Amino acid sequence: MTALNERKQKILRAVVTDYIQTAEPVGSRTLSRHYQLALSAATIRNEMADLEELGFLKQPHTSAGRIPSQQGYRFYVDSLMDQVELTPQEKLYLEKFFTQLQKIREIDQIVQQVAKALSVLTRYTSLVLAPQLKHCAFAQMRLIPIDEKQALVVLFTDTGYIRNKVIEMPRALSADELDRVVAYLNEELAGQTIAGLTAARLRKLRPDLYSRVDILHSLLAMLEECSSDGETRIFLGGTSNILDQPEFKDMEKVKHLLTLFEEGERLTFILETAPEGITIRIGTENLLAEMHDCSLVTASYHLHGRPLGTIGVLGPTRMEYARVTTIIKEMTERLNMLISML
Amino acid sequence: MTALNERKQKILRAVVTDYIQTAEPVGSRTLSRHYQLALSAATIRNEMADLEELGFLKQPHTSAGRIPSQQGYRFYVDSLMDQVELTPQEKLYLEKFFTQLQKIREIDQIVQQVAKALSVLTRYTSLVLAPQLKHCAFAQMRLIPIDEKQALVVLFTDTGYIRNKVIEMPRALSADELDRVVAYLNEELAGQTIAGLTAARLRKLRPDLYSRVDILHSLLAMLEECSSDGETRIFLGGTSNILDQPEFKDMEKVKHLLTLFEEGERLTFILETAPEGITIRIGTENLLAEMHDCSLVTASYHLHGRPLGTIGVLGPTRMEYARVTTIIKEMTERLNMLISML
DNA sequence: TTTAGCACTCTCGGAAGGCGAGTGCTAAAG
DNA sequence: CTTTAGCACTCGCCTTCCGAGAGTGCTAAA
Repeated sequence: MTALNERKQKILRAVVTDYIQTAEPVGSRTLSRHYQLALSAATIRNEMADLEELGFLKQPHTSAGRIPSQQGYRFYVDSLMDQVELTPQEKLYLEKFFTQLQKIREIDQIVQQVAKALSVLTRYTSLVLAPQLKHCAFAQMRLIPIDEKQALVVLFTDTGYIRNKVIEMPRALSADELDRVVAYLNEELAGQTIAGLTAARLRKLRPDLYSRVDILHSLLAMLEECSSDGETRIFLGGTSNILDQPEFKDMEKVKHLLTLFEEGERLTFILETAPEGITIRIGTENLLAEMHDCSLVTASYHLHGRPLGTIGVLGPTRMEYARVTTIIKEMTERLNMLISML
Repeated sequence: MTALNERKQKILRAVVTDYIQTAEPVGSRTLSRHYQLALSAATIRNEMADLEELGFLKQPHTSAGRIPSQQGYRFYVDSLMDQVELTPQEKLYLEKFFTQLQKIREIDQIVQQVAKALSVLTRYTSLVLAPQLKHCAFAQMRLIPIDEKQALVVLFTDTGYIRNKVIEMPRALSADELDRVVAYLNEELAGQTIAGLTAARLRKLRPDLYSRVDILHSLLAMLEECSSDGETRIFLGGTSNILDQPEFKDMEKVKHLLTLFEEGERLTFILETAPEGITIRIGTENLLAEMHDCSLVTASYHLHGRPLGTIGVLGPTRMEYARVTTIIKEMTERLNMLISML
């Protein structure tokens, strides 16, 4: 595409950097003074006019400074952004945080804490998708009779998730019978992903277990329920942080975002559709209209090389991309480590 | 205390009613026109001056209309407020809502849905405290060995709560031994509230179970952990609704509230300390400074006559108390019913 | 005791005008 | 040909300044 000569790139980088810090349109004067460009304001003005024509910058109104356009941010993120290091304070915070976290065994709680830490560190809003049951693989189930009519099914996944449901038992069954049914299912289903546990199962299982088909039905229904579980598996942190951003002094925008924050499914969708690894979505690159002047940085976390979920940071398009990226990278790395230790 | 004559009461009621609707200071003119007081503006003016002196009304500034003071709201709520009925739409909504809800078995999910419905109906923010483990009574526990070193403990409460935790087993124990320990604990602890399961236990149990004291330790530690479980057992609904209130056009206030909303423990505290039955806390009657210009209407919901948790609605002091109270009453009633059917 | 009339107060909204930051253009310098 | 200095111009923002409108308190009459 359009190749920017080195000088234009330097100027663009300076504009983006400055605007990210100040949130104010940046003028040629400011650039020539505060950045080592060795150019006069006039020259910079000309270059900026070019950059605007090329679509990397824009003016809020005539005779104001320039601010980066979406395309400008994109170029910055792709080509101009330097890597930053964690500050000593951030390192310290992370260190302490993960030390604390080791005590917690439940993945959902861990992930919730991660959301919080992420928002504290970045000072933006964080979104964290907990591991989804349906993407995990079936490991085994156990059945605990409660009384004549009900039993508790405990489901274990390969990722260490444990989930229980009460099911109704259509009729009293002996412990032996139950054990056999469960053992059979455990054998048949081991390794299958939860999402795959649907109608396809029924066909296979009927033939040789006719007498127990009713209890099987209950169990399969329960599994299917798990596979389509609409539970909110998303955690937010620092939602109030968006109010610190000058771009959200407009109540309407805030309202739209806050409303979005209450819609678990749509948020989940956003994080689910993020590809593996680190992704940065800027402005209208986000699918949801409410996020059209936001940017979202996401990364997936893994167990045994398989993606479990996603963590993300949401801020204005004028986001400190470099800093956020570094923090997210570090966070996923440590989270992966933590999870792999069970 | 100060007895208000009937006329003053009528006027106060009119002021509160009008201000609740319009959010604008109400003047003598408006009152004489829109309310059947059969009094001239001048007379009303005099009475309003009295009411102000008595502390029930206040003026935002000289020569503006009057608005209710906190004391004014308090008097209104205690003595002046008429009962309102649910609108047909509200009834319909509730009907549908609870029909849907019957399908859900897990109390936490139910309660989360209630929070949502409550915010939709009231158009304020809702807070709902889920049943707290520690207030429930121990019913029984089951232990499922996972491998040599770990076992899953499943805890049942009398309220139908089911909670599981993985514990480390200090050494391999035979199934028989485990069964006996668990059976023993089940007998000893049945009916005790989870909150009571602390150090007091240890004394009783040591003597006759010396050989298994290590596994006992693990189990007791696990129970104790449950009793002090800091998990977020609170659900919010309609947080973005506060932005619709003109009193929250000030970003600072909103920010304080949103930040508070992220602090589960403090919110939990607020709801925990609410007495049984319906309570209305106005302005500074709320313990948290962030809520000093909010009002909170709460009610507790029950199972078998025992309070399980609390539901609440948070809005500006200029809240539609009558409407909210009716909705909350109806909601708790139906929720009680739903829960009692398991 | 109630009411009409009146002068007074205070907020809010819009208009006017000055300030400052920044631009684009032109012409000179390198 | 590129860079730079100078300059006129534009435009948003802030302050100030009314005028309108709503509402009050007081006084005097019904």
